[in-house]
Amino acid sequence: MSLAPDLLFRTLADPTRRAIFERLCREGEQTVGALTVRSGVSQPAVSKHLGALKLAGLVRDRHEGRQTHYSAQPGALDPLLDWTSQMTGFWQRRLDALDDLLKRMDQ
Amino acid sequence: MSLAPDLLFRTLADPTRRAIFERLCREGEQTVGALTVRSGVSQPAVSKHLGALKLAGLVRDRHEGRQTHYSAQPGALDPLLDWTSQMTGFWQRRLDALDDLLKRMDQ
DNA sequence: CTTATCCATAACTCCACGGTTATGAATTAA
DNA sequence: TTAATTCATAACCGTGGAGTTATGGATAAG
Repeated sequence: MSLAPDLLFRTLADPTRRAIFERLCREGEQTVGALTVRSGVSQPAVSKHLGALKLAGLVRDRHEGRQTHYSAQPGALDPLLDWTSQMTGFWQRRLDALDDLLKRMDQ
Repeated sequence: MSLAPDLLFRTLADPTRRAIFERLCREGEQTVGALTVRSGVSQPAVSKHLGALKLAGLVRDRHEGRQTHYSAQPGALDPLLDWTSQMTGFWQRRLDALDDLLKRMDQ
């Protein structure tokens, strides 16, 4: 099994952290200060969440003077898509097999 | 925002639980006893994971005598697909807008 | 009827982690 | 140079939750 989905699921499981990632996807690049406003948590908390998101490859950071700009990296979501379609794929394949079996028994 | 992704992410964040769900997708319906074997954890732990998966709508249970059969319900993954494509969608739309802007400035 | 099997629940322990405040490094403004 | 701003890190706390063992209810087997 691949390790990528694990880190992604763990990272996106926290609502606050996922909300930060959503904001970056919707509104584009943001500084830490901008993200802290209306995040509901303190600035250090936001910094830690951004660190976790970066570790999972979900965001990139760009330093400019004393502020750090973060932006979403939605390509990192690909393993999530892969995993999901694999799961539904397995299920579908089994369903098809059952369907096939029933047809054989029917005739 | 919808609440569905939150429960799904939280439920699938645990590796043991996700492995159980994966087995159900790959191999189809299983009893608790069968799932406990090679799960690496005790039977009560497996039961609790199955309860969490059921709460998230990811599995169904079927009682037959003294054993309970569980099966995957992959349709429950749909909100996950929706969320993911929304995120990449937002990002893509912003990229398109930027592209558009650049074209205007270019001419 | 008695015993064994299957599963769920209860009660408990432990720790990963999300939150906080405090602080300092780096940069900008006065 | 001094003061203010921005962010990251350290240190700490509290809690949710994943694991365990113990137990009991329900069903099947002897």
